[in-house]
Amino acid sequence: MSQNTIRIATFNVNSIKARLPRVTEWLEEAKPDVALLQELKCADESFPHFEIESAGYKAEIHGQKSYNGVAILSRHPIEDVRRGLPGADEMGDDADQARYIEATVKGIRLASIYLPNGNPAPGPKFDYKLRWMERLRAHVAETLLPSERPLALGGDYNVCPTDRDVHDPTGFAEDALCRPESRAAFRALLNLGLTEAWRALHPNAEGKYSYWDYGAGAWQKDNGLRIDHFLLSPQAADRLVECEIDRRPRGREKPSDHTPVVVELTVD
DNA sequence: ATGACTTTCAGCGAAAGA
Repeated sequence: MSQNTIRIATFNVNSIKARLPRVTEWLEEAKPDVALLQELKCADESFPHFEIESAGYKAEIHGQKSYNGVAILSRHPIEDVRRGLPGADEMGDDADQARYIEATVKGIRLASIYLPNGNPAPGPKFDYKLRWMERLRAHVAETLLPSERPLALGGDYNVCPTDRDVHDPTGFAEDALCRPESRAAFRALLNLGLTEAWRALHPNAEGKYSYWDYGAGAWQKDNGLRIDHFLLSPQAADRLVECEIDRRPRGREKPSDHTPVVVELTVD
C-alpha cells in the first residue's frame, strides 16, 4: 500500500518580478504542492497574482516594497495565515520588515522565513539578526511545538550550520553567516527538538550548496553556501521521505542567486 | 585588484544582498 506525500519547496527568488519567468517555469517542472518564497521585493498590491494563479497556485503574501517580502504558494487550500513573528514591538527597529509568514496546508503548519543577513558583523545588523533568531526560537518553543502537530519551517536562514556547508570555511569564519554566534542560535533551534531535514538524510555530505554569489564565477567554480533549510517538528520528521536541492534554476538565464530546496513528507 | 554581480529606487549613484 503506497502512501500519499506532500512536496514542499523553499526558494529565495531575489525579486519575484525580475524572476517571474524562472519561478513559473520551475513551478511547472517541479510541481511542488507548496512553495515558500523569500525576497519578493514587492508590496502586497504589486504581487503578480495572475501569473502565479495561472501556474496553478494560490498565494498568501507578506510583502514589502524594495526589500524582504515572503510568500506561501500552494496548490491546496491555505488556512490560518499569520504574518510576522511575535515581539516586533519590543524590537523597536523592525516593525515593518516582512520576513515571516505562517499558515496551514493539508494539516501541516508551515512557515516561510527570510532571516536577516547580519553583515557586517559585529555591528547593529548582526545584533538585529541574533535578536530575530531569538524571537523565532521563542515562537517555536512557546506556540508551535506545544501544538504537537507536523511543522515545517522552510526558508533562507542566512546561516551555514557547519564548515561542511561552506566552500571556504576560513574565508567565511568571521562572516555573519558562519560566525559562532549565528551557528549557536541555529543549534538552539535544533535543540528545541527540530530536525534539519537535508542534513538528517545526508549526514556525511560536503560541498552541497543552495546559494552561489553572482560574481567571481562562483557558480561555475561551485563556490557556494548552504543556507536554505527546512526545520521539522518531531511529528513532521517522522513523516520525512526525501529532501533534495534542485540546482536546475540556478544554471539558467537571469537566475536568482539561490536555488530551491524541496522536502517530501507523508500525509494521512 | 580599492574588483567581481544583481536588484531597487519617481534612480541618474547608492544601498543591500551574503
